[in-house]
Amino acid sequence: MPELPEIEVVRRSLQPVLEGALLRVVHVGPHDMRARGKGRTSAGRGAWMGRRELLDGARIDRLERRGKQLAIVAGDGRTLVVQLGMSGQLIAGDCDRTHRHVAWHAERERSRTRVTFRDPRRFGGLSAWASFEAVVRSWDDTLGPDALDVDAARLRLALSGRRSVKAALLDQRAIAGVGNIYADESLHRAGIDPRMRCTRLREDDVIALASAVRHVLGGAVRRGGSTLRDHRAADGSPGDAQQDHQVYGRGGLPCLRCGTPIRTCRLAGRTTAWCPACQPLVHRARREKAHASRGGTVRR
DNA sequence: CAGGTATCCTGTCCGC
DNA sequence: TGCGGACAGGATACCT
Repeated sequence: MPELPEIEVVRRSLQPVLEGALLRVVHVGPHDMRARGKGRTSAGRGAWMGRRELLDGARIDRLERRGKQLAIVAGDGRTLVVQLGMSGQLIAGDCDRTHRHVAWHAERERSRTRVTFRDPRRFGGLSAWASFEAVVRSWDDTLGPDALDVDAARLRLALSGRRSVKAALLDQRAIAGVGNIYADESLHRAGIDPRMRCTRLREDDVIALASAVRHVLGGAVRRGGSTLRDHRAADGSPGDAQQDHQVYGRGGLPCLRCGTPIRTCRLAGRTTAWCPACQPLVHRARREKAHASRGGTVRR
């Protein structure tokens, strides 16, 4: 489900429910969540993640986010980091028994709201930390700058190596928060072919791409995220950022800008869509030169 | 090093 | 209507 905009929408919609509330763990499901790698912990019966790690009895101070990671920070420092993976949801309310993994009561002065972590595919996960500072250290080690405030200078550092620009955008260590949808959308807006090697990107490409990433992600947050299937704000309301999509999911259809059929291929293991006319593989300057030497005939 | 592939899962959709 | 296969917003380990 989620890339940065969807996580941010969940964070904002959950804030009024969780901030200042006292959490009580009221349900732990039978399944372990994915628990690979160092420092990861797991919920589920028989798992090594206890109620204390799940913030039982904690007074919630705030919700933080970096890239696609969401942190629930308690007043005593305990922090639960939530990764939604492909199909994870945080819901203000209950959900079907089959995909419910953890449920809390968020108790406020006069109200009590149920909060549920649901994840059909179980690619998501939870990890427990003793302090938010420890989480930040971990994020600093494993994540690049948050994509919402990436600038050209930091993007230039992220777009290193001989790999394709799309592969670099998907690499969370380079920039945090861009996934398959918004990588393609950002590249379309910036007019860059996703297969372009990072080393061949020029300064004006990087400036255009940094601006496109911020614009596309920021716009998607304002639209409530892309609801293709699962994504919902905590209160259950869907987003409509999918209505802004120019290339994602539009393979074979005419480009909304120029009418050229959108092409697709497999890149960095993901389905990739782009407009071959709006996103030339040859750099703009070289293309214009070639164009001039041919006496003005635009050819592919 | 970069890219491909397999893997973890369930749900959905499409063609036969 | 049923069934197999492909595919899905993510991340990672392993191989080439």
